[in-house]
Amino acid sequence: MATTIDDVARAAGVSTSTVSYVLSGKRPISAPTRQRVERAVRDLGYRPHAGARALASSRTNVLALMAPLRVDVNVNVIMQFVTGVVTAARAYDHDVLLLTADEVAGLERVASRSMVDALVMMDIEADDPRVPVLVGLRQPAVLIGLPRDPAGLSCVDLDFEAAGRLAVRHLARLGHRRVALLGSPRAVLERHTSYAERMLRGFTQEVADAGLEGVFEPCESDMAGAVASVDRVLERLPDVTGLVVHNEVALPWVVATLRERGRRVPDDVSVVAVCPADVATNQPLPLTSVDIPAHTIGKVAVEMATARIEADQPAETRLLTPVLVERASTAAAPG
Amino acid sequence: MATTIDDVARAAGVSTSTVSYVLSGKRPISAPTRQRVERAVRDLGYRPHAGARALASSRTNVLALMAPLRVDVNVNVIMQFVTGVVTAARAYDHDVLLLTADEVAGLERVASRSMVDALVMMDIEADDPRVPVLVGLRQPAVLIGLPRDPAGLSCVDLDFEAAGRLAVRHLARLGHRRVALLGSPRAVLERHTSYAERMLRGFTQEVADAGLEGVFEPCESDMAGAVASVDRVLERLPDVTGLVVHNEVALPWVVATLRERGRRVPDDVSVVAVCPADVATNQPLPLTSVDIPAHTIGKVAVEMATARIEADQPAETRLLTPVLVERASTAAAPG
DNA sequence: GTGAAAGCGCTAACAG
DNA sequence: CTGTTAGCGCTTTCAC
Repeated sequence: MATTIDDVARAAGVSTSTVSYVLSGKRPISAPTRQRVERAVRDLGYRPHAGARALASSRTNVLALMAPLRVDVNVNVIMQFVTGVVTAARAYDHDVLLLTADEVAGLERVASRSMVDALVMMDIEADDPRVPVLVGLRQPAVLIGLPRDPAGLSCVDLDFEAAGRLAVRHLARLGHRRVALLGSPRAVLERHTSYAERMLRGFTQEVADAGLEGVFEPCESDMAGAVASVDRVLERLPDVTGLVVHNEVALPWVVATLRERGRRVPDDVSVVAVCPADVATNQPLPLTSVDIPAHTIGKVAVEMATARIEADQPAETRLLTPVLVERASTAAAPG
Repeated sequence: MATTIDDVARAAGVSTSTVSYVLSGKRPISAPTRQRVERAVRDLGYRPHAGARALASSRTNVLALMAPLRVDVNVNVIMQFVTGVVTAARAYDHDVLLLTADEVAGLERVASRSMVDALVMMDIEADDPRVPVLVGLRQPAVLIGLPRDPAGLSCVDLDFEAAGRLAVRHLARLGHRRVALLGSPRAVLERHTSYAERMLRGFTQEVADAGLEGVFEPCESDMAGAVASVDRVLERLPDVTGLVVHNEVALPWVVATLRERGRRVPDDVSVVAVCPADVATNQPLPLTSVDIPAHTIGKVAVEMATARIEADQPAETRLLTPVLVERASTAAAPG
């Protein structure tokens, strides 16, 4: 145990630098030497010391991921982002250091101690306090979400504004004239969380453009909240026929409540969910939905991050085009 | 930027070792020197380089956490474990490197490259393939869960066997004679996941000891699965009056299905949930429950891990005593 | 195509 | 109580 690069060099009868170059591939090595080295590496079970490598090369091969492990946000979706990031990171030969959202100082710490090569940030708010911190760091950062001012950082997210428009347009095409958006919990909105605001903007714009009547209600992520929000919608817009739901946790309760209030889905009310595809298909009634490709977004975030580690590329913002899949919860407007 | 310990030493007019010792507190420093150093550290915004420190001290101040980010396991509970671990880790001045369960090679990697000081492992199976790997490493490891043979590793978990007994005993005291356990999904059982098996064992034992009639049904983590399992129970034991549910996701559907089948809760059927307290209280009907203290378990795991980093203490197994809290879902047996 | 050697930034003897 | 210095294990010039 504790074999070093020198042990390998000795065993292979070469110099340490040759071993290093065989491992990194940063300069041509003759086939025979390469093989002797590779053999020695295998025989000795050699593993380079991460700290030593980081010290000498200023590369850690570690990414920081700041995830909101609060309970009020949707845990399922978060998890999908996280697995997307971790999986992609491994594909780029990186590990992931997990930071929780309540620890803004953690960013400063892991960055300035050179613990990571880049940072990926989830759950971005419009005026996120982490953004100014991030721009001050030497490591590249990628935001999953879209702040009001990216300030030169890379961003990636689903185009929620387009998603809102897409959902409304689908309902409009089916002849619906009175529609509602059931959105994120109040707390999320009050933080001005980017995706919630963009979703609302898209919804509102398309409602106006299509000349529809539309209302918006926040929705808490539990049964009571879902029931209350549905009732408020029915109160404000009694003859509503189209519902866009952007709240994965409330989804089952929303549909159940509609039924309890005597509205059949999709006969009386059509429902478009905005959520990961598997959530939409796992409901008792498969829901027409605009997919949130959490896994893909996580992967893209890692790709953008690693790309900026290597080369000093400029930052960019990538908004993924939303896709709507029709399932059993939408139909032509009644009457 | 990129200030080193030598910069600090120069600025404070002391030697590098003095700076190092001020920072680590590993030897007494006079008040005046300490203050000069601390001032210089603050003025220069000095942050020790993690790699250099790891290289020189063989300490990374990083913990590896292997979490099952699969979808079939309960995401909410996982999240609570993870936050428990991360929060506790910070309290012990450690960061957390996140590994996913499908990456057994990751253990070997982060350990042999000296990327972490210790490893914490979740979702342990009876004959977990990671256990033999773990014993071969130089770093201490803590299992959250209980394999058939801990092989000298530290373990911590809720005492699920006692939890199963406790739930049954509670029902027995209320006069229930026919009880059922709705457990984990089939896939979890087939992996021989430790907690599921221990829960079943405790349930079965207490049913026998108390002379009750009892049946067990696995339960998938979705609505259809919950409905099916409830129906199977009602078929096998038509006059069942007590139900123990160890599946957080299915919980709401189970209660709803009971109602739909004409069984009032708790008038006709009493329900004891085994889940985190907040899950039990957030149901439409607050459920009597045996708490799964995920946050605490995560914290204890970190404490055990860090304790074994410092001193070469022997391994130990800690099983937390379950606590049952009565809420609105249990009552005296009918008739 | 390969080697020798100078660091990377820090810790921990050892020496006062 | 403080300073000097020898590494920790690797990468990367520079030299051949």
